[in-house]
Amino acid sequence: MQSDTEKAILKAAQKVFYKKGLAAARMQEIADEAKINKAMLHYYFRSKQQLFEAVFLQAFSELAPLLNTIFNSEQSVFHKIESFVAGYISYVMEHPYLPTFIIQELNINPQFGATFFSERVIPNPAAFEAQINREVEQGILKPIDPKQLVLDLISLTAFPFVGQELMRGILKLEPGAFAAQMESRKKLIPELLIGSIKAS
Amino acid sequence: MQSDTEKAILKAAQKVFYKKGLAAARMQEIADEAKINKAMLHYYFRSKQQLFEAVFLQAFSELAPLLNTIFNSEQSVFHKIESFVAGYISYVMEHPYLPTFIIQELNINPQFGATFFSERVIPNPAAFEAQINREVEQGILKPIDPKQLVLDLISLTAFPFVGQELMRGILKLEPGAFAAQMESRKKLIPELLIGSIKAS
DNA sequence: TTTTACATTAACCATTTGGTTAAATTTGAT
DNA sequence: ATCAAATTTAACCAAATGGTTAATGTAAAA
Repeated sequence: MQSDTEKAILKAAQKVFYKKGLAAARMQEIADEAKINKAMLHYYFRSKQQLFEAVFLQAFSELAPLLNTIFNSEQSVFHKIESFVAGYISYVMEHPYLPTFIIQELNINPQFGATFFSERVIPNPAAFEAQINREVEQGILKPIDPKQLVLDLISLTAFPFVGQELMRGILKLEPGAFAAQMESRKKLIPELLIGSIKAS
Repeated sequence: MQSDTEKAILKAAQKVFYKKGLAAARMQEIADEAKINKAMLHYYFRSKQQLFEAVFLQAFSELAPLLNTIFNSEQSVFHKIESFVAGYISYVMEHPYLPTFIIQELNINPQFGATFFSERVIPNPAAFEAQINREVEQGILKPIDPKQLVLDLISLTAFPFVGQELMRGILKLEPGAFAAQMESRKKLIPELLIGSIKAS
């Protein structure tokens, strides 16, 4: 069971790490945000690195259920695409720093990422790939590479958030207009993908 | 004209900033990488921030021509899609840290990004949007939102690199297999996009 | 050859940063 | 109420970090 202090620390650490990343985050800022003494951070989590890993693990735990919309459910492929896109966009609009944080820290420290993926149970694409192959044989889908479909799906859905600052700069979109575009994508992305893989 | 030392500094700074980002990069490491005294960094660039901005500007200058494949050229929309995808993937496979670096730093410091975009001439989507509308009227394209097409195009092409560590972890791809998938995408992405916007 | 401007170095500095410690306070069991 | 364990605080510390300075070297102009 977690004490209130521990929860407050995690919440504060999450806020600071999400916004600034591991390297730029300051223990003092996290302590201030949690309204506690800096020594408490070390009392509960020993080091900055361990506090960071707790936050990262929690962030990944929030992402996993979204991915499991694709990988662990009994829906048809078409339905999976629709519910993943809508679910992901809705969730991330409420938690805009989440995917960026995960991708960012994995990039800066690939070694940490490798250890992380090897030591934990993460969403497994095997069942989804089998499902694709099955639906191809059933004549529902054109013959496609399942991994490429997953890449397309996550790219179209996640990238606009991760690259938001760049895309807003290039497309000259205000934050409100950007949100509206993302709302439209809940329909556009499934149309695009389903149209391209549906057997004719 | 740039002195050799200045060039060596920029090259070293690029290497370190690309890999670690602004916050985690160390001036001493850049100096070592450039095989010069740390004081020289300040002699030529005054501060870490200014050195970083020089590197960022240079990085953006490398990205801009790729974007101009879409925004500033006389090709048809279909041709633009094909040449952007192929050009971007080829270039980024040789410079894997480039897009990640830009997106990362824009996210961590949106204020810097806002200033950057407002003060410089960046690729302008207006002409491309006009072209789309023209080809829609000519009956070449279905009616589409040009901004959504740009989002699709850049998402499908750039995200796999930016999210490489995450996607390799999820899809269980070794670096070699990942590169092969990206090579395939030079054909798959244009097929997907052109198929979805071509007037039937 | 002297001078002048630029380039380079080594040593140094103030501040920040993650982390520790020892004492004080609170909590809960006996 | 007493005692022991867990929690919290304030003060402190060593190392690292970005940045400065003063002296030295160097090349070309005068």
